[in-house]
Amino acid sequence: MALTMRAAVAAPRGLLRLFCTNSTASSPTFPFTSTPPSGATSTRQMADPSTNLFVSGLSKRTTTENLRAAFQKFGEVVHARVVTDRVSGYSKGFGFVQYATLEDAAKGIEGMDGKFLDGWVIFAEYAKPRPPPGEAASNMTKQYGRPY
DNA sequence: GCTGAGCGA
Repeated sequence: MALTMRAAVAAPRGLLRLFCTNSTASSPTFPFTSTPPSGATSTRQMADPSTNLFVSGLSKRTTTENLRAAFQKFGEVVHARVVTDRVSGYSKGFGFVQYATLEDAAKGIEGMDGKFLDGWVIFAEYAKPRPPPGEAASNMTKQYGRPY
């Protein structure tokens, strides 16, 4: 039942795998039955391992405290932030959570991905690395993209 | 006060 609800709710990038569960072609009458080059059905759910977690599917009224409290139960959360709009001031519906270690981040994903928060199904995934400032590095030396 | 896919001050 849980897998059905994940497919119903908007999924980030792993949604495509749910629709492509059929391996061997059952209708050889189609000209598009060309055998795929790879054929591997694994190693697709894990992105680049990092302590930064991208949490999406958050409720509009979910705050940073709720996000941190929800992920802190699975590991030590170093930093948590719910992205809010600068103009309206309301949350955009997604946030970022950074764990102390990679294993805590993995446990956080396995523990909070596809779970309910504020009545909405949230999705935990590794966040993409942010571009460095390049110049003026004397202001903020630490960046959440590359903790190591 | 809020739209509901997507990546931040």
